[in-house]
Amino acid sequence: MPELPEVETLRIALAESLMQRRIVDVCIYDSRLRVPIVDERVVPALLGRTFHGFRRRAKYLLFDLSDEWVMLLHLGMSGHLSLVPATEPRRNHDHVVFLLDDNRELRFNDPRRFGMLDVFPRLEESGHGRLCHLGVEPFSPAFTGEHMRRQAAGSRRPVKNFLMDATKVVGVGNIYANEILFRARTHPKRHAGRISASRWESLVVATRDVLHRAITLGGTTLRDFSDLDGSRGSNGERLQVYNRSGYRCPRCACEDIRRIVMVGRATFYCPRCQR
DNA sequence: CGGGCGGCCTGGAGGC
DNA sequence: TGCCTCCAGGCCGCCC
Repeated sequence: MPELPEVETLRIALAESLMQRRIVDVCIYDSRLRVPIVDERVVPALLGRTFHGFRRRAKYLLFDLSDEWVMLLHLGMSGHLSLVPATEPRRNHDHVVFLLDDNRELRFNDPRRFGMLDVFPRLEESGHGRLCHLGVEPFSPAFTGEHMRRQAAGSRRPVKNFLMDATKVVGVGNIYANEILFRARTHPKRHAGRISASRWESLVVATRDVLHRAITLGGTTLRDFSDLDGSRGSNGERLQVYNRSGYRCPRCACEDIRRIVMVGRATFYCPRCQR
């Protein structure tokens, strides 16, 4: 569930609470993730190190540590980060617990185990296997209608799949793809290669608007997502189409939101507004 | 070789 | 009320 706005919400909270904190202990209670945690690499790289910065690339969090080490974390579907007093009882599915020098703990909990956690020296970042194939960031100047039009040239893929393709633009998952297409009045099945330059411009603007608004609202909490302190994001209440099949379209108010399945994923749109 | 799709997972929801 | 099935979906790797 965490897409770009949820990961960015966590990044902001981490930067506000953990800057210059030192890791005094690391406990890996369960290394079974989509990519198993390599304890003997991760623990020595983290022990005693200090947090110097918190970055995000796509849906990955990058923790900059002292001595030019970087910790890479992906929340997968169900990954949670929480910052709690060390006395707080541990929970089921806590995978990694970082004890900090202020007697608090940063905990990574992931019931479905789709997440990943790794470390590497900063020098190796650009060549990192998980990061090197990623497309442009939605808030970078490189994300333009022209960029998307060129990427899509000749493609018959549905535009929704295209928006969710992290080699083209990163950070857009299923929830926000639906919202972006609604905002840009674009049918999810329209062929990417047949979208006009001006519509790509609209889609780029819609992508930035939808993601930016979600970040300012602390992300979308449908069931799982919560911030470092456990608080919920309020963007879920602002969703226009996602999970709203059968409800009236909030724009035209005369058609019901429809639900179809594309590449195995729930897709919501207004048949009147989105052509 | 672009791109569709299965597999990885568990908890919660809904049906009977 | 309890059990079963289905669904949620990011991402990688397989395969057409």
